[in-house]
Amino acid sequence: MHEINAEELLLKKGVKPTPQRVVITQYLLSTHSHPTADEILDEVKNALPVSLSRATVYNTLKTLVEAGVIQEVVTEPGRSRYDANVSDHHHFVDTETGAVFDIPAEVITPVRATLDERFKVDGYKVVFFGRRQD
Amino acid sequence: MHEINAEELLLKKGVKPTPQRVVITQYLLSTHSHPTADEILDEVKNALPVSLSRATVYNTLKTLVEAGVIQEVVTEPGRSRYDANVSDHHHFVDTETGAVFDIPAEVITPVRATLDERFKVDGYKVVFFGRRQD
DNA sequence: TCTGCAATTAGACTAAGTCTAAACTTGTAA
DNA sequence: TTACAAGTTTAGACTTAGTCTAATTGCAGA
Ligand SMILES: [Mn+2]
Ligand SMILES: [Mn+2]
Ligand SMILES: [Zn+2]
Ligand SMILES: [Zn+2]
Repeated sequence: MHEINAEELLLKKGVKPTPQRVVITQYLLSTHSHPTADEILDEVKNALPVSLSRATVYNTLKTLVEAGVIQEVVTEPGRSRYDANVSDHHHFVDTETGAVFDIPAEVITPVRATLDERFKVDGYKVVFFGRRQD
Repeated sequence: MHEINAEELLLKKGVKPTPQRVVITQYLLSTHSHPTADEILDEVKNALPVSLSRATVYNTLKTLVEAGVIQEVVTEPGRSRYDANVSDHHHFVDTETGAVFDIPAEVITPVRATLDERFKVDGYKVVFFGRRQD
């Protein structure tokens, strides 16, 4: 089992690994829950030694997205979620709980679209919705 | 060419056709631009005889979504867009301008997913992203 | 050690959306 | 025709997610 090191990851992506950036990255690497900025602030502030302001959480998330360390995921109106899984994947949203699950690109059929030639498609995202049992 | 009547549509869907609801519905039927609540308020307030408050715009949009007259579309963080096209369709987002275009379900290949049996899928939405030329 | 820039901070601010309590509208019954 | 009830609209207060600002802190290089 290979353990991912947040600090090494930041260095590899060209982001200076400050303590705040490291703990936010560690937290995102440790969970599959697609947390919101507010959930990240609560978790990291309460569990870790470094002080952390709201502005730093938002600054850091923007920096990490721009560097390709994490991605922003929008599954519901009103707030963004963040995801350290930057592999090619899609999402399943439980419509009762709002929980978000990863769906690897390999387990779905590729989407082919016959569009007007003026549409230059760079990519696509699929969001499945339904219930996840248990 | 068949012209859709907002008032008849509301009656058919069981929504009392008040003047405010009618003009909002008319505006949404008249555009393909997937406007935000604020854009709807600006358009309808300036161009139409009836007075209109922000609360009514939000109340009406919620009522129309619940009745199946329109749908809410989330393509970007921070705000919802509204769509009188309730046929089965997906969206293309121009990543430069933010413009949203309809993609009928028939022009894409159906998405088949091989998922853990605990996922009970009710449906899915595809968002394409790229540039739309001209 | 000094210096300068990047990063962090608290809190003011903005924007999208919700809530509340009062006023208005409409239908129905006395 | 008036009275009432239920549903709708309203202005504006409020909440929440996110941004901005100006001051402070941390740190790498000279
Ligand atoms: Mn994951
Ligand atoms: Mn359309
Ligand atoms: Zn994910
Ligand atoms: Zn649409």
